[in-house]
Amino acid sequence: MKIRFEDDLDLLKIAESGQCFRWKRIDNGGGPAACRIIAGGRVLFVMEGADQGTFELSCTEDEYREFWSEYLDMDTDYRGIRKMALDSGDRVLSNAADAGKGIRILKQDTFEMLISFIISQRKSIPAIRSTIEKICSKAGRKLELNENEKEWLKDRGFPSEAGEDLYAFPSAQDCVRLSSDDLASCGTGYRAPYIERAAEGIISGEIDLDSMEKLRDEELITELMKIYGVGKKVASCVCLFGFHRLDFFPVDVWIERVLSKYYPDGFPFDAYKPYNGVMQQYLFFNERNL
DNA sequence: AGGCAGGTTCTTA
DNA sequence: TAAGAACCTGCC
Repeated sequence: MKIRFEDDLDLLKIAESGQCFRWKRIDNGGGPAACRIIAGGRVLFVMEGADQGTFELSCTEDEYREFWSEYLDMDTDYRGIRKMALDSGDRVLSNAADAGKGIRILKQDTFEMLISFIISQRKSIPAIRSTIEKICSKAGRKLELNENEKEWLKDRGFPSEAGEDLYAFPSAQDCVRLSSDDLASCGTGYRAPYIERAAEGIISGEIDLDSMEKLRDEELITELMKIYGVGKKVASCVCLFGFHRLDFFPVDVWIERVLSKYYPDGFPFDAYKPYNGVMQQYLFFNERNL
């Protein structure tokens, strides 16, 4: 299907924004930007259309309405949020918002975010991706493209490998089936027990991510930080990218750098409520692309 | 070749 | 309560 979308949506920036680890750029030999996305046990191919503000998607309109529209957070006005930054009078933030135009905060699965950001600690982004892919291929359900999707790739000149050997992110049940050796072979290192215990907690019901939806922001992060291996940074990421609480502002080494360089007296969170998390994404993206 | 990476826990005062 | 060490492993 094809969509026209006037609000901010830049595939490559989202893929590089650090919020998702299973977006992959696909290449048909110098054509427009395109990505393969694996989420919610599904696969989506998206390509920028020939006309500005249009996109070609490999899914049907039903699938778009059912899942992808919400996943991509299509109902939130990022142009308006970005305008807050541009109008703030803060040169650093408005520059960052300009550079980060097109970034959206995806509505991703909470368990996937929990495990992904547990893995992320003290790892480079390529290493995070690699570990996650290994876990998915070891424990996740294999995903097969249907004929329409294969045709979609072929018609646009993408290699068929783009749709091969794809695996869903594993469920908690899938994860506990992995032995410690399996986990170690994925490169999880000292995080392996964190992953095991998180998955076990989900299964036993001791950790109930679904019921956490109703908690207020402060209660939510407090609950998440009770999970072994989950500190403030990881918990903030789960809140922002999994629970879609747009006011969370995860502080990692990059943001730490931004804060000490440009905001020695503190970042003015009050000015951007309830969208501080979006500002964090702009600042993070900009700092990394220096 | 060896340091360092999108942190967190554990130990020690 | 706070500061510092230890932690797996792969990527540059």
